[in-house]
Amino acid sequence: MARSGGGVDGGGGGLKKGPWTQAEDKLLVDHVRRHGEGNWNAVRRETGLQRCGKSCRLRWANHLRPNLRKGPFSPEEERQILRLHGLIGNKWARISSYLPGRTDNEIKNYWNTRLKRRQRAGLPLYPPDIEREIALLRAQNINPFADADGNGNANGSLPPPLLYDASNPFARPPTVPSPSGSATASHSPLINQNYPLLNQMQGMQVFHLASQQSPQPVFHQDSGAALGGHGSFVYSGLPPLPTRPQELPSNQFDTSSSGGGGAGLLESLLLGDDHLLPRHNTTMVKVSSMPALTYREPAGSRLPVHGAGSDSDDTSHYLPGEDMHHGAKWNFTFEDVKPAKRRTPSEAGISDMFGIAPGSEWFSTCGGSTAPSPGPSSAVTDDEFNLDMQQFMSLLPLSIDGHSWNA
DNA sequence: AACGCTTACAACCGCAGAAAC
DNA sequence: CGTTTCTGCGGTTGTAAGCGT
Repeated sequence: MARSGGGVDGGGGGLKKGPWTQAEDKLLVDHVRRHGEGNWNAVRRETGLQRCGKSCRLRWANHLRPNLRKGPFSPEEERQILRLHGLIGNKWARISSYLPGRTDNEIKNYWNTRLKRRQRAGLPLYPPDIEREIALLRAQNINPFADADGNGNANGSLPPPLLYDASNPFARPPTVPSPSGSATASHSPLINQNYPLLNQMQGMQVFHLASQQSPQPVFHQDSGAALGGHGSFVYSGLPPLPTRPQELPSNQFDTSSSGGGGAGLLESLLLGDDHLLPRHNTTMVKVSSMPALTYREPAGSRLPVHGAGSDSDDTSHYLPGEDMHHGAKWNFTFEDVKPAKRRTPSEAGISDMFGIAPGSEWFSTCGGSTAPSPGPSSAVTDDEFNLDMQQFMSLLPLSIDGHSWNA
């Protein structure tokens, strides 16, 4: 909301701060219609919008771009967040790339609120079954198949396992030699502050790793279906943890529903019953300009009001138009940009999901919307990360053994 | 109704890396 | 090759709204 009352910033060269008005949104959307994403600093020059490029980008990414999914997180999404956060920590952009239509900011806010609440209550951050999942995967990531170079695959066609990635919260502890050039120094308490689950698991001897004994199967049997329906526990493979992605290009758009070439086995693995997990397509194509925005005013022609400082000025419509660049059509609407402030608590759904008794307050707030996203978010990662992460996510169970875990 | 607390959310900031010059 | 600009990310903050008392 408004941070400074929406006034003109004195120190920013006349740049405005605070909540965006409808007129500003319109200017920005119109600019993106014409020129596509990127070059955000040009927005100010070309539209007269008194906002810095950074602010424009943020506004677009978090509120104006198409296919944003607003509203409460579905139970599936919340579970995804938990899993992904347990795996990669506060990598909101990465996490959001696996929650189509969700922004990193949204997820970050969700997590921080939840974190604050649980910390205040002295509760652990993750449900135990999520912890077990992560523990198992982490244990598996001590890769018995790793070669001398520490790579989990011999052919070298795949990226090195994240086991040695500095960003990997589940990387091998420092006692295990890591390959040259890796950032073993990252295994520091400081780093682990970002990975609360990892901290919880420190010193946790979950599996008898030395003997490579298969761990207690904590995965639901159904998880095997994600591996092409073989219906067995997942423990033999080493699910590739995400590699560090490259910087995420801002102007990438999902242009097809296919996974793109090169997915091969991974794609086939993903074609199991894991359809419940919203995914991005693995092929993202950078475009130089945006498809046409087809602007629809919501019923009642009420544009969202962002904060108290919102104007009630220009509410003119964008007419549906042809893309001057690509001839594509692009539905665009302001509706649902502003969700209900309060989410209706729906602990039943999430409790079922985790097998947690109602009242265990894992999710104090969660909406009931499980409707599929209208489309992929523009937030993407590189293909490798996508593929690896999708494969990994596909290995995770969609259902968890019921148990009582009262927080 | 008023008040205080909590939650959800928008938006800003600083930093870092990539790209452009 | 150094500098500047652009972009993206994660952290943080301010505020409106919901809720309980």
